[in-house]
Amino acid sequence: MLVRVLTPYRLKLLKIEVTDGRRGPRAAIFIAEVPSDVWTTFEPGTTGKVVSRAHVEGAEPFRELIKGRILRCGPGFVEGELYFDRARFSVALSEVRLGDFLEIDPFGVTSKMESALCEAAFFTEAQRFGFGVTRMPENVAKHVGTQNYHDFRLERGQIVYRVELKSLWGTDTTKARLIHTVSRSGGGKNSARDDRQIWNTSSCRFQDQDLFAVSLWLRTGRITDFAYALSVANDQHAEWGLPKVPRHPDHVTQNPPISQPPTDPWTPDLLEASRRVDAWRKLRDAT
DNA sequence: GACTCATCGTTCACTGGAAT
DNA sequence: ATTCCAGTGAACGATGAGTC
Repeated sequence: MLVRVLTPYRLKLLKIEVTDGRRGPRAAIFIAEVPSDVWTTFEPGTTGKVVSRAHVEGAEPFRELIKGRILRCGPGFVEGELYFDRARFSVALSEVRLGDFLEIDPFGVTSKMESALCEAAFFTEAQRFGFGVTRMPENVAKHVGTQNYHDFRLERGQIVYRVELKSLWGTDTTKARLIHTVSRSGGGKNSARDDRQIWNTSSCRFQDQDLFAVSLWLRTGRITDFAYALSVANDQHAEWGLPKVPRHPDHVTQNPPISQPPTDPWTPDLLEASRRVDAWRKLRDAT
């Protein structure tokens, strides 16, 4: 059962039909073969990611070429649409070939699995760079006073770095996804946040961590790739700071871009990131 | 004590309002 | 008209809070 839950279905693309508009393709319909190892059924509305045949054969890292959505189910095949947001559709479609595969997560385990793999990869990376690493507990046990608002604590000597681990934006992997759930005022177990004010936005607050670590897996296919940025506003530090949410000046914008390879304010190097924290603290304490 | 209901934090995939 | 992007709901398990 565990293997079945973890193994994605791969449906080979047998036919792609593109309808052209004035400025390139408008839409694309596909027919894909349902392989014999599929033991559940598909339903119109099921979505997945198209990956290259080379990836399935082990020659390329994971990369989402385009999204696919099943619209009709027949005996041994499914019919559906290939889609992306308009800005990326044309280029993405030109990369898809017959024989590529529509990959479907049959029981929806991907999100939590990805999160766990990223955490494990970050843990080993940080250890490799010589940090003491602690994965922080979930913020659930208020009665034992262990609430934290970051994911990892890195230590070198007496110096502590609080790290919040995040992912790329699934629908646009050129951008980070700095977001958390809003805590509502009153009632909830986290409503009395001691000296902290209650978050009233889904954007992350600068002061809750020292570093953001964004997993680049969704873009590079390598689980050990991260981009790091100081959790500091760009009016505090022009090169290393991140943009503020206009209406919430204590919070960081949710979708700052990250170039490939990462450049300021991002860095792919954890040691460089920790040096920036040191430098920023020195600068901040001097003023 | 048994029970019901609400909440957190993570992902993906989307909406809707604002800005350009 | 188009682009940008903050905000939302689904699932999960652990937990707090309230009711009977």
